Amino acid sequence: MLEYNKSIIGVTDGFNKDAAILVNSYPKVPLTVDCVIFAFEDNALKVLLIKSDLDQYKDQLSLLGDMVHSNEDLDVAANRVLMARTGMQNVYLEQVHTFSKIGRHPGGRVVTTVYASLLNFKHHEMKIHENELKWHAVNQIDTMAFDHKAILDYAYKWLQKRIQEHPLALSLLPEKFSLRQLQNVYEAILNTKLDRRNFRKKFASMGLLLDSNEMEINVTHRPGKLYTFDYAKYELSKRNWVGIDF
Amino acid sequence: MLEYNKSIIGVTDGFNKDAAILVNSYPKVPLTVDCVIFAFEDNALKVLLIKSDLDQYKDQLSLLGDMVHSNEDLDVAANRVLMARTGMQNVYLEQVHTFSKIGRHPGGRVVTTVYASLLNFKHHEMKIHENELKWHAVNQIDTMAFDHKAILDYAYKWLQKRIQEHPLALSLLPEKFSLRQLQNVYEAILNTKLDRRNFRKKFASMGLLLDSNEMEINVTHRPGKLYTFDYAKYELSKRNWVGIDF
DNA sequence: GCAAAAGTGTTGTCCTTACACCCATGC
DNA sequence: GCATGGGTGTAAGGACAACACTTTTGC
Repeated sequence: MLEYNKSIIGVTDGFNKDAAILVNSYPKVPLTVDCVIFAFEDNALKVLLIKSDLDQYKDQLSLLGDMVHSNEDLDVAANRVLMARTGMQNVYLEQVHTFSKIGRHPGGRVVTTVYASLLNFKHHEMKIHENELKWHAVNQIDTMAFDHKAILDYAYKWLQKRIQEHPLALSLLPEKFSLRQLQNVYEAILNTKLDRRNFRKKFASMGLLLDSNEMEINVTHRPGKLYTFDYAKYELSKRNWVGIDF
Repeated sequence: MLEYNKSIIGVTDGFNKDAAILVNSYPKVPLTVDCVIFAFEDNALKVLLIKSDLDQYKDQLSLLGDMVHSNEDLDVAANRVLMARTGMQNVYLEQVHTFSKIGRHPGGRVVTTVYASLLNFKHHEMKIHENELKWHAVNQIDTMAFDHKAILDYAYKWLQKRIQEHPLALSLLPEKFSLRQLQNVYEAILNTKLDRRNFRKKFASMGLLLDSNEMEINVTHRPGKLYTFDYAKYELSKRNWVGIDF
């Protein structure tokens, strides 16, 4: 029975009374998670925001967040927020940073752990239009409630870096995508123009794109090939990089 | 007066009663910080560990951590732990990740934010030998108390990545160092051998090393030049990197 | 046939890698 | 004088950047 509990609670040693007394002496703090939910639409990087429900921040934009429940893992809480707002599960989600500045919340001390999530806009049917839940172009947001603008800036920089090291961009696209769409994602996120031929060569040389044998349809120009990303091969080939560069 | 408070608490809008009522309804959780304090000695990467003070983990090694105080920023708490254990201030310190798995602590729910710290072994005189506070070679640690081995592994991988993108290695060395020392740091952390000539060329071409016009002394071989790192130039030249690579 | 984007190669430059010999010091 | 690591250059190969024309589709 003890063994059973151990595996349930995820630690190799069970509950301990002395430890509990110690932990009970610690100050306790309200925790939240905030999700920076990115998507890609109309060749622009968008983020899902809501109007703050605090009078103080009336009409100001806010990230999607919620309290962390009493016995809830932060990853679980972030997934719960995502599910509640988008109805989607199994979405790319990664912890970014924990913000704890005293005074960051007008209701007193609140520590928040921020997650970034990337999802495919087309897969997503917004559940409810409560509190004006809407997509906003990331680079057109000026002020937000709480410290959320600073958090968004942090998450955006995080994304710019991550997208160059990991195939995150694919999470923003449908399963089948054209090279143009892929390049548009990179250009939008990195806020730069890339050479089309070099971009295509780069991805071709990686050998991680699978030709789906389908083409774009209903486009007003020569249709491009659609590809899928070879996640299996990517997982196998993750390299152990050594290259000092700063 | 309100303006004064705003700047003190670090948010652009002051305390708010409705918000406080909301925050009071949130569950509260004990928070800790754990510091993974790295140093470099005898050509090996070391980490500062203590014997756990919980009976349950008697004789097992533990990271240096402490509760987070009621109105304390996490960064401040991490610096406090560092100061308490090493007597050092203004040491390189960076937040790595927040761990929250239910059951990670035998005393009940505890969320911990992990910081990595790099310090120069030679600058450091250990304050007290309480609870067998000691340096341990990172790659010779097998089991630890709590989930601390998993945390250490995470922090070590973080370090291996960061050291290639930022001049962190310099934080592990004295102000004046030889190229051999610098290479030893990289080799130890990346667990690899590097070509000496290419390594030196690489750093020479960065133009971030300043010749101190001093040489090694008391070495049993031809003494090498000692350099300092040009932090000012580095800060100016931080590049905006675009290079997709995964 | 025109607009709009797809598709495709080559060249020069730069960065990375591999590799071997002499030099200065302590003992 | 010998052991130990310091200091240095070159050549080949690979990656990246710059650049223009033809093709396919919708209208």
